Amino acid sequence: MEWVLHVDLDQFIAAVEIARHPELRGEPVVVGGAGDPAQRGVVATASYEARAFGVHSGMPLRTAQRKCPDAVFLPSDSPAYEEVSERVMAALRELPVVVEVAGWDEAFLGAETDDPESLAQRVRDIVRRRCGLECSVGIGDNKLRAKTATGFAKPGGIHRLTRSDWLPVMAHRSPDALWGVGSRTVKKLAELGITTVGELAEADRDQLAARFGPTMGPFFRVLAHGWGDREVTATPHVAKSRSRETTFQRNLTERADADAAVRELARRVADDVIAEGRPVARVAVKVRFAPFVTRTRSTTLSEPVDPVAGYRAAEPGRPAASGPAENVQRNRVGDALERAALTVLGRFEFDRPVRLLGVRAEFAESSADAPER
DNA sequence: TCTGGGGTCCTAGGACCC
DNA sequence: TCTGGGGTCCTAGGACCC
Repeated sequence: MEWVLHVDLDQFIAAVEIARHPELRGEPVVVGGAGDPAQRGVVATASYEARAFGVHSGMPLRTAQRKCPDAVFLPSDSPAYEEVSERVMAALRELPVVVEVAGWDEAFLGAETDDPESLAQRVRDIVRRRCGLECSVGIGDNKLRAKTATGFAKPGGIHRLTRSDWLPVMAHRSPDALWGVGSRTVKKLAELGITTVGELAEADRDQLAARFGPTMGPFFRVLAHGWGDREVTATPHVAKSRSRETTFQRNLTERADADAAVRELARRVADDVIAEGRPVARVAVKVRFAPFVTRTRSTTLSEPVDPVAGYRAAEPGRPAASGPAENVQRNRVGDALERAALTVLGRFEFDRPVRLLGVRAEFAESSADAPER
């Protein structure tokens, strides 16, 4: 029989840090930002020891320190996590399964088996043996149920959730137990008198469509039933956009400082775009004003800027070169993104201090994923 | 709770064209 | 001068996830 397994690494980022600093095992460890609770930043991951003090992801580092003054604070080191993540995915691919990467620390596995629990145990064993990490495994008859099951498996366990036990297990829970329903939607649902997954499953389609739109409304009801996609694909994910953003340690008040920051962000995005080797069609700028009001403006380029135009020699997987031609290319893309970003920035009114600036490049739709005509 | 950084998808209004 | 309805593109914002 066809099963979907969802693998989720336990306290992934903290676990990677503990693996390379073994003396931290058993200590409350908090990873995030620059690793300095006196600076602006939030918790990326807290070890279970730190969670016992009420520290959780997304919490400001300052708050985390107040709740757990003895915690060890470490900076977030994404290249290190990416590398470990790739080793985990490689280990999973050794098993007789289709592996769909769903983030740094999670993956869906598609498998034909009569004993999914044994397979899940093999998953846990191989991840521990190859990478020294613990993980939890959810088993389901589709992705939503497998993903939800993982929540019941944590930490370090295995749990199965299927059509037959979905409603008994889920019906009494708040709708934000569903993957794709957050606090905003919970509030709006409550206004309609819907406060549980069970009530959402029985809700009127038209009423949901009227409140949430023709796609999202009915989709929430489908979620509540645990219905969903069961297709697991190994096709690599193709990014639709690349962005860079910074929260300043101290809010900017000078327009010239904002210009300089946006220039730098645009250059960094340009480097990412060159590495991607695909044409950019739109450029967006994000501004977060004090206290926390976020605005985005964007522009469609008169013509997409293509990093590989005139560089037909570029082959997929070819290491980045650094000769004169590459510098010309770097400048050309960087200049174009910088110009567009500054123009967009110029459309904002700067009447309040700025705490964050961001630049995003959106890739042109490739012919492969353009809608059928 | 003075709230990071990197993404994705959906909605809705206005412009513009036929 | 006023009146349609439909389709598509552009832009801004909302919501959610890891």
